[in-house]
Amino acid sequence: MSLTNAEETLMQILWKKERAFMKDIIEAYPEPKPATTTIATLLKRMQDKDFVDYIQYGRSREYFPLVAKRDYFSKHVNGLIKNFFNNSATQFASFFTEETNLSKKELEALKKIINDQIKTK
Amino acid sequence: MSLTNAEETLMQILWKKERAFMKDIIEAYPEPKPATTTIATLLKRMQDKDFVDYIQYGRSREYFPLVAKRDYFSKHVNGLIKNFFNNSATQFASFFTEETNLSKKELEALKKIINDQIKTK
DNA sequence: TTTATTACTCTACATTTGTAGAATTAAAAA
DNA sequence: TTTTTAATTCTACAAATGTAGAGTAATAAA
Repeated sequence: MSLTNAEETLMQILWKKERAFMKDIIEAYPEPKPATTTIATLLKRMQDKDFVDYIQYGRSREYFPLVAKRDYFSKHVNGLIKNFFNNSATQFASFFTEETNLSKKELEALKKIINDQIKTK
Repeated sequence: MSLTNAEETLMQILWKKERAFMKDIIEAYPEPKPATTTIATLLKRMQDKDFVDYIQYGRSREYFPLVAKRDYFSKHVNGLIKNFFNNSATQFASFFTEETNLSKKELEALKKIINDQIKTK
């Protein structure tokens, strides 16, 4: 199962903080801050989905992500590739470089990355 | 506004077919096929969102997408980049090449694309 | 022309999602 | 120790989403 928008927003906070108590989470939200019960509900749902767990410290909990951002994201991208480019990563890559308007500098950097990748094959 | 999952699935069909009558759409679905009223509802919602329009031919309609797959997808990717890589396309690209397990051949192809891109800058 | 078929609109309804109040509890502050 | 505050759970509820039946109209087939 996957995260809803509200859950994903919360997840971003957890990924950034690595672990956080309720108050840290609320603090991380911009105004208007959500009610703490709202966050509690989301956290519970995310626990049910096995995206989050916590350690009990005294009376409150330190929450942390069970899923690495990288992995979560990877599934995302692969889904996109599957859906929009009938599974061709190259097609996607080509689209990507054309579309995202990278600067010359960025393109050079990317080229370097690719070169390194090629060497490992 | 953006498409829901069910709508996006339908949209994929329209993108592929470019335009289609109700029966073509239903046909494109795998078993178990949705009820035609289900599709009608989705189409109407998509019209409200300005994602789809149609031409009336006699008593039925030929539907077509108002939004190019490319554009729709572009927003998607840019959203991902914004959300997961604090807006750094390079960071995303790097992640992408590492994660998607491209073959040497694909990497070479990608490198070529990038080279061409660089030349135009 | 009568009948069957198809597409469309309206309405409905269960589920999921976003959001939060009320009640409870425990810890922290006074 | 009494009071305040913060975190949690329960419950609720409106809006969005997925899905489709009933009714209607128009066309195609008989």
